[in-house]
Amino acid sequence: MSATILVVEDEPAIQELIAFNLKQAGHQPMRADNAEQAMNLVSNALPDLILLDWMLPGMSGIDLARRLRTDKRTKTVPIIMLTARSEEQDKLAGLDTGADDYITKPFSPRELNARIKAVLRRRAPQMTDDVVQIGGLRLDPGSHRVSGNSEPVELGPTEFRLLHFLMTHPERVHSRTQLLDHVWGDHVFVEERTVDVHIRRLRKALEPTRLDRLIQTVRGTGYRLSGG
Amino acid sequence: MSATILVVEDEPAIQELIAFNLKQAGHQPMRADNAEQAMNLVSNALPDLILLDWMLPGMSGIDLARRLRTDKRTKTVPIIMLTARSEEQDKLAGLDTGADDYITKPFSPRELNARIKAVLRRRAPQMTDDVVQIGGLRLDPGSHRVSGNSEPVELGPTEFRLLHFLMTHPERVHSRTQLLDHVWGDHVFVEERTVDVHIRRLRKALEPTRLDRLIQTVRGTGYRLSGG
DNA sequence: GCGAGGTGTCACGGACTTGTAACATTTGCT
DNA sequence: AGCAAATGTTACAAGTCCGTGACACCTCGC
Repeated sequence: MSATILVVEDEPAIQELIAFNLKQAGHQPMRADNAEQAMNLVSNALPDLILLDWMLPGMSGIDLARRLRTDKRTKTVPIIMLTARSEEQDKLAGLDTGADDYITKPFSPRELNARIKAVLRRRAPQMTDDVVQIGGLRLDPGSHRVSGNSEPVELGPTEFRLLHFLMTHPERVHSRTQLLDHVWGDHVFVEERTVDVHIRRLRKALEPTRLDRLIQTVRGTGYRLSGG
Repeated sequence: MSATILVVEDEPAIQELIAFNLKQAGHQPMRADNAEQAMNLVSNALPDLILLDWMLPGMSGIDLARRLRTDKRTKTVPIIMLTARSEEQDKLAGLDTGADDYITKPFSPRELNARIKAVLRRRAPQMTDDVVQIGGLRLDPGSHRVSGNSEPVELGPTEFRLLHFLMTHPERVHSRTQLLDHVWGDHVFVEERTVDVHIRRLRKALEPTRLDRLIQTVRGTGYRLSGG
């Protein structure tokens, strides 16, 4: 799993430390000293996750988090808050910001990595670059390749994302709405039945390998990918 | 677990915040700024749970809770009260209104989600997606699969919901009316005898596994699922 | 601008579900 | 045993859901 992670932290020493640790863990850190800088960076390129210091000069981390959560484009980016021990009370005092997790400074790199991993997996397991394999199907997010029973399978972008999501959440029924949320993105206005069409295209692409049977319809509920 | 949850809160910021967190947790929030609005919404469609602010302009949350608890149609809807710290004294009084739980503001989303989950588990176990197992029968809401003695069982949507409800409320007789309310949903008008037909279909589907005997008729009263 | 591939929407038809009525059977009571 | 009420069972028409092909639009790269 490799992700680009934005570190928003005004203390240079701590920023450096975190960035170093992130690099060690295989991630790609971006840095910002304050909220304004962070906003600029984010407007250029969405990171996969944001580490956000609670106390910042100028606009506070709390405010920044709120703003990120308001903007449609950034509202789904996972946020981990960094708080000092003395600020711990504020977790409760301050209104909740919608952060995905909190870490109390000082923290160990081990803890940081663990939480990052947990948040990434919770928020977007299909974001990781892990190769997924289920019942003869194999999808490699890194090389963007899919194969069924060792035969290559050609997929369009949407079918790829759809299959990726299903494979990272197998043995579970997903309603059309859920699929739209996770594969198409939050709050995209698309007809629910469009999902059917893409399921159809995915099945068609898998037909030559007979693996289309893995994608099952649960009438009245949605679709499920099952390894059996 | 996905539930529709009514948020009754006059402070727009807090309402927005809660609604956002609920959505993140996979629920479907409905919103009301005051008690009257809440009553209207409820009369149209029963939510699975109500988050109710203690202090509201006009009719207070306490009064609203009492009224909801008086009406037969709404008396079983779980209620969680939101109270400010200064109102902590009133907690006991709050329990008197029939609230299932209370949360002191400000609170973390984690805590809110935990309490919601706990209340739903207690009051409406069929809303959760926990696997249910009784006497050889096994139902998995997540993957939408049922098996009896390890053999797969095919069920239609209604039979699935019916079995799910029975399995989450076993060893208890349910009248046809109760089954209609919980399985079909309120505001649905259907002949009571329709329940018989679906019970029949359910039994038929379970016959191959000999587990149809778990569904017992209580003459003059209704049906019961018993672990054997 | 122009073709190629990708995407969203629609409409049609078939398959499955569902509520109801009608008939059969069981149960409890006198 | 005989009766009425309750429940079991079946058939069916209407409705709903889903698979599928067609098509228009969009966006690229040439």
